[in-house]
Amino acid sequence: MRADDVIRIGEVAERSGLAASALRFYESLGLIRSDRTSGGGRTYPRHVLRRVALIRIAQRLGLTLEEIGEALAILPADRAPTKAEWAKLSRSWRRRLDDRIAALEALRSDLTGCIGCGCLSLQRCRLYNPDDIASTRGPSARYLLGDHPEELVPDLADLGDAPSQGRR
Amino acid sequence: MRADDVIRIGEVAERSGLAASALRFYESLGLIRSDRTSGGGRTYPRHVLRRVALIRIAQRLGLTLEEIGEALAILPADRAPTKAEWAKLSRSWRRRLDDRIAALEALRSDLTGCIGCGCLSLQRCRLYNPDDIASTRGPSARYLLGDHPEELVPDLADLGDAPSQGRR
DNA sequence: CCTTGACTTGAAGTGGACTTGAAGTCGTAA
DNA sequence: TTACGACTTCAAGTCCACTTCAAGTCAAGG
Repeated sequence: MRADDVIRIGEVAERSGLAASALRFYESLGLIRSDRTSGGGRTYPRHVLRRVALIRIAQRLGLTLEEIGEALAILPADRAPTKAEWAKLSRSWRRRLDDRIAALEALRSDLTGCIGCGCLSLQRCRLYNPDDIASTRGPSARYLLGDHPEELVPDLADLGDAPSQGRR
Repeated sequence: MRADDVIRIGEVAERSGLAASALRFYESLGLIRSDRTSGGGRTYPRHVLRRVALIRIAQRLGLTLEEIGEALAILPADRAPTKAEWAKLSRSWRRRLDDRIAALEALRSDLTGCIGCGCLSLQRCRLYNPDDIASTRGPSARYLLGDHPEELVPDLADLGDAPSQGRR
């Protein structure tokens, strides 16, 4: 292996756009691996850049670093993935992305409906979503900033300003 | 104002799906307001539920609570918004949502391309994105979990496993 | 030899969004 | 009267993804 097949943390940082501290942090989590120079400096095979890019993409999908670690575990750390490996990973990410986009599109359509219908107090939205959504979920549903698909946010509907007469 | 026009924190929590502690926290940030009973208990006008729903929606758009506070500042805390008020807010959120969806769709199309082209080492992706993206951004770009539009994530391209011969 | 720059480590700090805990208050019901 | 449940406050804790800091090491250049 030639020496210039290998890059140091500074170059990885520069080329990936991540801080060196972040790379060390990722390494501490096992997301990436390094070899060392005689002096203890980290060296990375060039393709760590791909792995880092995958991490960044996965973050945009809303995965936590822990989940990313699990996902990347199916990819070899030391060489380019096979077509099958990559296809498996990318398809599962693709599905995740589809879900996320669909969720946002649903939100957009709700929002658009509420702009369009001009229901100032949002009362008319009851038309779209007549059921009481409360009590269908527990408290303290911890959620991350990125939308999680399982996250249930009550719709605009049934938040009537009218005193709840149709109590059930 | 009749007593049953007003709800207590427990009911708001139950109906909104948020923990009471979260509601108190929001109040401490000025996102919602409460009146008090003689005994010091919080009471909310029923339409606080709408406001809380708006907060949740805004979070799904990726806004921080601080940004949400600014956005909600244009809405009256104590009554239903006028059509103009609501339209202004919802249109700006709609734009934000459009951006977010567009960003995710761009990501999806990149990902789809990379699944489709079968470029195991991702080398061929260079075709799509031939320029070196490194050095165009500084380090330590703090970003939040939700994708920020200004966030530049280097594409899969140019992360070649090939030693960088076309150096520039 | 000395400096410089790139790197090392481990520990502590940051920011956002809450939650948890401890100790106390209020109103009703037995 | 006492107990209970729903609430109060304030401080501290938690989680995630990092960053910052202090103190040290190493190789190359002048």
